[in-house]
Order: sequence, then structure tokens, then C-alpha cells
Amino acid sequence: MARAGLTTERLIRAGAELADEVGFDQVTVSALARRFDVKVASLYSHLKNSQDLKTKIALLALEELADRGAAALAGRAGKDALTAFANVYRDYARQHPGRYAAAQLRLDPETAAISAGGKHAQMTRAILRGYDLTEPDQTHAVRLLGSVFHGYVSLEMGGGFSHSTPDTQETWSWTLDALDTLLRNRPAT
Amino acid sequence: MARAGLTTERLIRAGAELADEVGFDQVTVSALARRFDVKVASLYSHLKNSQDLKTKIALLALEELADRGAAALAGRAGKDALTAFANVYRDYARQHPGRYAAAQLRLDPETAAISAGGKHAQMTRAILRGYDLTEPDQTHAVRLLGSVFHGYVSLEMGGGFSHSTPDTQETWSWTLDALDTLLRNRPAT
DNA sequence: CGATTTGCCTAAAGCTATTAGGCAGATGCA
DNA sequence: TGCATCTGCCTAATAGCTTTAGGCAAATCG
Repeated sequence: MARAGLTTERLIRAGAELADEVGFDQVTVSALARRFDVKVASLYSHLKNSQDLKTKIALLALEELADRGAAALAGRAGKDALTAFANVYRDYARQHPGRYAAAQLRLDPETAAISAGGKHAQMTRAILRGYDLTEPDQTHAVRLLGSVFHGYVSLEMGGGFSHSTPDTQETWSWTLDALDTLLRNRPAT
Repeated sequence: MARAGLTTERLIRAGAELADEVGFDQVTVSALARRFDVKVASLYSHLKNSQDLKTKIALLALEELADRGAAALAGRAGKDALTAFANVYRDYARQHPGRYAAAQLRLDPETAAISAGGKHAQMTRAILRGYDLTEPDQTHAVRLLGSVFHGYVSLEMGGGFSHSTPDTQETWSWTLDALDTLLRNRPAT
């Protein structure tokens, strides 16, 4: 029997694609084996277990998001940076819903530490350099931006805003305007 | 053999408690049967299937949240109402993490229609009566509030804000202040 | 008090996760 | 090139969750 050429790398990538196609919670070792036309047990040489698979997909998604975020921020500042960064999240979630869901997976502290999660917070801080915030306002603002981006994207994806006017693109622009105004008007303490 | 006295009602309540104890995704027909010291198949006279169980827990959570929201809004307006309502979400999520997770379950349109989901949007609109917003700003604002509440609570619960100063209570108050300011300063179009 | 209803049970099949051990194709060394 | 080793994927087996079908006994009703 010809070998399938499995590697952890390939499995994670395929798992991420599978997540985008059928949803992150439908990502299963069995489904992945099926996709490679291989027996389930074969994957266990490359993956510790099912949780390991999911965690690694989450880490991949976080990295991809961080890379896109960094690219979006390059050469931008102020509202321009804010908008570009926010759109990275929203667009990523639309293009890769399964990966986006994976990125929300709760990671244990050691795993979180080696993840790209820290980069996300740093990039948000970078955006805030364009506004005149000092601590602790800056931290509050980092958290606010995270909340709005995640909350909005998550509700929009979940269909929470569906079949109502005006359309969600308008609300998204309105929201980014509002955040920009908010950050500009909150004076340094 | 004495009968266990199962009813759909009791199963859903026990399922909600189970969700709070072990997490919503660990809620399983088997675990529920174990809790009633009954065989798994017995639950299928009261529940269509596993999905049905989860959906019903979600509906329960949405109702409970709506009831608490309504109670919080009674006799309040403006920032007072905003704060009280926001705290309902946050407190509910802290007290009932499993139920809160259940409330985020994606419902199919028919189920969503009979859920308390509509009440949530209406209550948010009620809060906005204290601010001077006209359409379409009002709809944008409803979505913004939903995003911030859900996003914040979800990140906080997920440990996204952990081990960093200042503590999350401060950020929460800061966020509600910021939203209040934002809504007050956005003039009617 | 007997007849019917209904609640919980046994049995069985299918899917997922995970581990142990085996065979054959790939690789390395002479 | 030929042989030995190693590694990759396989078979087999156990265990848990889901769901359906059919049965028996407890509750209920006339």
C-alpha cells in the first residue's frame, strides 16, 4: 500500500480547511483520516490526541491572524490603522469561519504563552499609539477594542444581525467611526 | 423499579446545572442520564435528541437572561439603565457560565423566532430611549452594545484579560462610561 | 380490580477516541 | 545492489456517546 505522506504540518493544515468547511466543532480525528483516505489510528503517530489537533489548529489561526494584522498595520496610523486592523479580524472570520472559531479556543496558560496571542495585544497597543492615551486608559482601550472586534464579528457570524436593515457593513463603519471618536476624545489622565 | 419522575422540564433544568458545572459542550445525554441514575434510552421519551437538549437549554438561558434584563431596566433610564443591563449580562455569565455559553448557541431561524432573543434587542432599544438617537443610528447602537457586552464578557470569561493589571472591574466601568459618553455625544442625524 | 397507558429498561447498531502490536515500504550502510 | 533497520500505516480491540426498536411493569382510570 502506497504511503499517504502524513505529517503533523499537513494534518493541521487539512484540519484548518476542514474547520472552515464544516465548522470547528465538527473537526474530528476520524473526519481528518477520511480526508486523507487513511485509517484513524494512523493519525496518532502525528497527533497526541483530538485535543492536540484542535489546539494546533487554534495556534495556526492565531498566527495567521497575527500575520495579517501586522501586514495591515505596516505604514498606517490613527484611524487608518484602526480600520485596517479591525477589517483583518472581520475579513478573516468571514473567509475562515472555522479557523476563526478555533482562534477562540480556550488555551491552557503554557500553550497560550507560546501562542501568537501576545502579538495581538501588542498590535492593539500599537494602534493606540496614534491616540493620546496613557495607562491605565490604554489597557482599558486594548480590552475595549478586543471586545468590540470579537463581539461584533462573533454576533455577525452567528447571524445575530441578520434580516434587519441597515446592513451590517454600515454598522461596521459606524462602529469604527464611533471607536475612533471615542479614543480621540478621551484625554490623557 | 421505582420510577425516576423524569420530565422534559426537569431534564432541561438539570442540563442547565450540568452545563454550569462542567461546561456546555460537556452536556451530554449520557451524563444527564447518569445524573438521574437512569438508563440513557429513557431520556429519549422526553427529548428528541442531543441537539434538542442543547437547544432547550439555550432557550432557558435566553429567557432567564431576558427576565433579569427586564427586572434591571424597570424604573431606570440613561446611564443607570445601561449599567444595570450590562451588569446583568456580565453577572449572569459569571454565575452561570454554562448557561451563558448555551445562550450563544446558533439557533435555526424558526427556533430563534420563538426564543427570547427578540426581547434582548427590544430591551437594548429601550435603553437607547434615554439617548437621543434616531434611525439608523439607533440600530447601529443596538448592535454596538450587543457586541461590546458579548465580546467583553466572552473575553473575560475565556481568560483573555487575566493576569494583567488593572483589574477587569475597572475596565468594565471604564467601558460603560465610554459607551455612555459615546451615545450622549452622537447627535441625532 | 382489571384494562390501558406510559415510563423506564434491555438490546443493538453506528460513530468517535485511543491504545497495542504487526507488516511492509522506505532508508541506510556495506 | 543487497541486506538490515526503521518508520509509517494497518488491523484489532476497548470504551464512551447517540439513537432506535421493542418489552415489561408500575401507575392510572373505569
